Order: sequence, then structure tokens, then C-alpha cells
Amino acid sequence: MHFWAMNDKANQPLLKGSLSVIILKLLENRERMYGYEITQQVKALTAGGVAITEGALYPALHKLEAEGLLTTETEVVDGRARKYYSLTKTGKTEAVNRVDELMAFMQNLQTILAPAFPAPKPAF
Amino acid sequence: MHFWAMNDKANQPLLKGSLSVIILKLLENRERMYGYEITQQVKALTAGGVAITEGALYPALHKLEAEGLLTTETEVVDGRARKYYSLTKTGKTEAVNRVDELMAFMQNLQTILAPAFPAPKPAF
DNA sequence: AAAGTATATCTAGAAGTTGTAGGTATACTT
DNA sequence: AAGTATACCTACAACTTCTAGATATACTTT
Repeated sequence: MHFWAMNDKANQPLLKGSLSVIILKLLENRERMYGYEITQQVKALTAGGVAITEGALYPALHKLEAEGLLTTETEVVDGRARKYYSLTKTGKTEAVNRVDELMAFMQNLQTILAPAFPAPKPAF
Repeated sequence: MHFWAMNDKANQPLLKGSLSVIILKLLENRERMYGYEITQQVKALTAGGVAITEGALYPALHKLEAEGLLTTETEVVDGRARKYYSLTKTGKTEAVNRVDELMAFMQNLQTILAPAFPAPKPAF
């Protein structure tokens, strides 16, 4: 079996609402990715700090496709099927918009969460 | 009546999971706040960019209280009832932990969302 | 040869958070 | 008298994500 704790911190849940933006952003960089590749890419970019679960990823991909932001083409590579996703024209526009929105929100959040009182300098 | 569009951007939904952290952080700064005050404070800190809805706020406060992170005392001020919330000892610890976690997550998110290719310098 | 790991996709249902849309009530301003 | 600001509340809908399964191929280890 072999469970293994790894980081102990790796399992932080995603903030709900961020997954679709992550997907759109990665596809903005790469033109073409398949689901499993996305999970690996996120893990790599964040040094294991963020893990996308498959139970969230695949429904999210299907929804983005249904919304017309992604298109797919399936290929068989090394005997295994892969489903490649790419941004549609609308998807490209939406990618920019949603990334901007999320960045703006995070900016606000950081303002709120920033320490209120700077560490006082030692008195002398 | 008079609806009014204001910013057109004011209505951005919160990232689910961030509200309780915002509450804990504000109470870390101020010792004692009531619900309505929290909504106004967030609005002020973010220049209207983030709006906390009461339908989300009050249930969140009640939950944090039920979890033992907050305590309340009710007072009547200017003829109106106010319910002040403060951090418990456990609440203070949790505030630090959750803020740290959220900041770490945002750091990761920013890594993912950062532009992949720096704007190329003009060729000459 | 068997078992486990990595690759690759999928779904059903539970859990959880937030928004919508109401409700109540007092004080003040128009 | 009506509207606005202050102040609290709840029920329900909407949505996203996680858990926990399932399936299948290829490769490595035992």
C-alpha cells in the first residue's frame, strides 16, 4: 500500500472558483494540453503545493467545453487515449478577462490580509 | 428606486473559502466588531472592489461562533441592537493559521497566473 | 507471473460556501 | 410619507470541489 504524508501541506483545498481560471491560463500558455498533463503542470509549478483532483478537473473541463471556451481532439499516444483541449476564440478572450478579475480580487484580498500594524522597531 | 451601476465591477463573487479568513483577520486587528461594521470595513479597505453580502456574512459568523472561534456580546447603541464578535483564544490561533494558508495559496496561484512570456523587447 | 506504479479518462453523490431574495426593526432625512 | 442608512436574520438555490469509486494500458519490481 504505502500511504505517504509527503508535504503534510499538499492537500490544501482549492479556493472555489479558481480552477477554471487556472485551466484557461495554462491553455493560454501552451495552446494544447490534456487533463492529466494539467494536473502535473500545476503540481510542478507550485512545487507540490497545489494539487488538482481529477474529480474536480474533468467536470470543469467538460463545463468549459460546453460553454464554448474549449475544443477537444482525441488522440492515441503510446496505446493510451488522450483528449487534448485548446482555447476557442471566445476562450482566449475569457482567459484574459478571468485572469485579470482573479488577480484584481487577490490584490484586494492581500490588502485585507496584510498585517495591520508593522512590527514596531525596537525602541532604541 | 434608483439602481446604480457604480463600478460595474463591484459585484465580483468572492472566492469561496475566503470569507471566514477575512472575518478572522479583521477581528485580529480590531478586537471587537459587529456584522454590519465588517461589511463596511471590507468595502472601505478595497475601495468598493469587494462587497460582502449579508446572506453570506451572518451564517459565516454563526458558524465561526459554533466552532468556538468567536464569542459575542450584544449591546444596544442608538436604539439599535448590535452583536459584537471577538476572537476566542482558539480563534486567535486559527486566525494566524488560516491567514498564512490563504497567503501561501495565493502565492501559488500568482505563480500559475503570472504571464508566461515576458513582453519581448523590441528587436533593436 | 503477480503486484504495484504511472499514465489517462470518467462519473455519482456528498459537502461546503456564497448569493439571491426575501423578512423585521429603528433612526434620520427629505 | 417615503426613502435611506443602520442592524440583524433565514430559507433556498446555485455552484464548485472533494471523495470515492470505476475502467484500461504500459512499464517496473518482486
